[in-house]
Amino acid sequence: MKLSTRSRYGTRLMIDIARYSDVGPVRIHDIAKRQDISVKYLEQLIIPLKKADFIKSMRGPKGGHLLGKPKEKITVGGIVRVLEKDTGLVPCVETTDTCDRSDSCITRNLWLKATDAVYEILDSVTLLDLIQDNVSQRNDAIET
Amino acid sequence: MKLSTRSRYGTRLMIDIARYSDVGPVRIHDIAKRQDISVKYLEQLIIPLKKADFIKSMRGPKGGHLLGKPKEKITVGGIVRVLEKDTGLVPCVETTDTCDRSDSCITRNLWLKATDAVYEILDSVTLLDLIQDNVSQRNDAIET
DNA sequence: TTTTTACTATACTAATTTAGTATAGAATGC
DNA sequence: GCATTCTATACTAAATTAGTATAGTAAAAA
Repeated sequence: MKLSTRSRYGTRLMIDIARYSDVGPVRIHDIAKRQDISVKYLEQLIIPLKKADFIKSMRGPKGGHLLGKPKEKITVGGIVRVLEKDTGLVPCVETTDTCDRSDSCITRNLWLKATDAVYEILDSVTLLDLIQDNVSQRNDAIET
Repeated sequence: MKLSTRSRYGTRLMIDIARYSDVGPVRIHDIAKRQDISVKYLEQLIIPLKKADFIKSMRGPKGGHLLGKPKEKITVGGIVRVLEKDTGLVPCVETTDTCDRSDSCITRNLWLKATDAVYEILDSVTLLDLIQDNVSQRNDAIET
């Protein structure tokens, strides 16, 4: 039940922009070097993140990428939902038409709950939390 | 972040045995027909489930498969952990040596919490719960 | 003790998915 | 107008998943 590298690299990409965009647009080239991810692969991740308004880009010299909204409004759950192909633990979380057996229906509710539990955690953490490194505090708060 | 068919078919396999083994060993052939999964694929899933003592088998005529322990002692979380290759959402949940970047470390704690949340749900549901179809009740109890 | 039934073990293969690359193009600012 | 930087589309190789084939081994019943 692994997350794809898209979600993991994408989160690092967003953290990098959040960190370095205060002084101006961040170039893909620099992100690639810092995060050790190929420029081409990053470009591929940026497209859907722009469509979701998580990133704003500027072309030309001095161009680069900025956050599309404030750090505290972008959650990891949001990033994962944009980049992950299968956002649920099972296909029938998204579409009901894959499930035509009664036995699957017994377990469907369970897979759904487990999927929800993941996003309950991921939606509670913003880019601001991550760059301030106060994730553990927030998660402790959730558990109680 | 999809679960493999191993986990999903495996859960259905276990439910099937739990349901039909009261009168005696359940034959793979019959499970395959009821669950619409190939005999050969089921055989492959049974091997690790036997090693984990979730299944007990008897050869020869009148042979077949039984539960290795009581219905209420076998959880979906247990089944998934046995059958899933990647039991965590990210590689660095299981082994720490994949993570050599500081940025991954920032997020690692988060992926870990999300993984835990999944198993908190899955470990709380037993085969008995599933065949009695009282999953929703139990999960409601967890949420409060 | 032979036959039949049913599980066991290993190896292989095809399809899909993932991760990553290449090529060509379009906009912007100096 | 030219260097810079992002944008778009298409392609490819590696890994994984899902499933199949072949050749056994054990055990119970007749």
